[in-house]
Amino acid sequence: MKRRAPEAVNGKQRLVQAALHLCAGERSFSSLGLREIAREAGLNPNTFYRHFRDLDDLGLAIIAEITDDLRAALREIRRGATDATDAARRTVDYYFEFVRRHPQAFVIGSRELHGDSAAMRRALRQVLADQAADMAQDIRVAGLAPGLDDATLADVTRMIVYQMHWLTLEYLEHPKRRTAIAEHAVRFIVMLTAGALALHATP
Amino acid sequence: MKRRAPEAVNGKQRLVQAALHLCAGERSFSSLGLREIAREAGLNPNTFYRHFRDLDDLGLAIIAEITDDLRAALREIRRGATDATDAARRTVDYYFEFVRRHPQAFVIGSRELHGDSAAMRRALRQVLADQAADMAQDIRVAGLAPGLDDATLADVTRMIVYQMHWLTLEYLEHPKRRTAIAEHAVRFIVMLTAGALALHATP
DNA sequence: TGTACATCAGTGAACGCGCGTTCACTGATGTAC
DNA sequence: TGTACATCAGTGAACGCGCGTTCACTGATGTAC
Repeated sequence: MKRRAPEAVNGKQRLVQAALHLCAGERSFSSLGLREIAREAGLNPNTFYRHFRDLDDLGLAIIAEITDDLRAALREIRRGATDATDAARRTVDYYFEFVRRHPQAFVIGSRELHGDSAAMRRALRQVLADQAADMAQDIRVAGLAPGLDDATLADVTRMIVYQMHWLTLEYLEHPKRRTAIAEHAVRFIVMLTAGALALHATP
Repeated sequence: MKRRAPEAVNGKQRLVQAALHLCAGERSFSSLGLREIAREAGLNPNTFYRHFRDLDDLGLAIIAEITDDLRAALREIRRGATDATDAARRTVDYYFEFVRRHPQAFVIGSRELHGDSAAMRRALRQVLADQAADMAQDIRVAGLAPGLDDATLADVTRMIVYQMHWLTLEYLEHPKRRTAIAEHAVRFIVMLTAGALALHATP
């Protein structure tokens, strides 16, 4: 295949897809090999270097491709919420729908958060930190947690984001329990904010 | 060193120590090689096979060595608590002290929870499930969460255990923030139980 | 409209390396008689 | 108390393999004139 056939997609996309596909099962991204990905993509190992500097480069590209979309969409959703429970339910529903649309990317993200690549770890932690900060700001702006001081709010959103990381993996691994997991997520958020308000609200 | 020198520790222990040492930094256990561990232990690669079937076997041994002790100690601690906040504080304090005593084992455990080895993943998830079940039972027996139904209690303890997994990694990675992280953990537990009681308690 | 040239995605062969694993061997310790 | 033997942790050489990376090359597309 030396011709740039019109039906053959971009080699770069094929490498990305191959990596996603290989991680769909139980493999972690950092256990993948360059040759392995190229093989899966039906390309010569060398071709990898035409598109990415190394495996970290590919991993970061996968993360970047998704996070911006998700971030913007979640903010949009939350801005329209009327109360805390409503915001929680709508955010969780939308989030899991997004997860369902990009299962492989999320499974990679969740696993690499504590994985071997320092570059990917750093990038993913930043993603979570951003999500927590967004959430805190949206809650503040929409007045969903009246009387909660900034420090507690930051605490709470961090805890929520951490918990969602776990639930995302469970969600992906147990398709049959998805409804239950989504409900569990909403319950968690509601419980935690209720507890925070009960203990820390200034009247 | 062909003699079984009295000062030379058990080769098995040396291999375990070598693996722990190699994971002390940013490496994950599943990225270690058999030869690498043997090299670190100052042993011939072959000697590995005298003690372990493969790398999973070693990993599971490390997990098993610690979890039983921790589990028993935590139960003991909780049984003596007088109220929920007291139980939370004492459990968290003791837990983090335990983490400080075995930092490498915990860092391995926390990373391999979503790591490459299916065997280690399974074992570690069982550890967390056991911890959550223990906690629920202890809370029930000590009457620390009166009026909370079993399902909600199970939910709450699961969430706590998940959250502690994260906080353990942060605790190990940021020695300077340890006091703050321990307080954060207590706050989390108190908030969550307060929220659960506020929403679900049967009068 | 043609032509010359740069660019760029792809190929295939080759490299040196570290890996997991197997083999046959060694020598110290524990045990039966 | 001695001796023969089994066990067991260790050694060192060798294997085949897949890896990441480099090199020189190809041929299609885009662009300047």
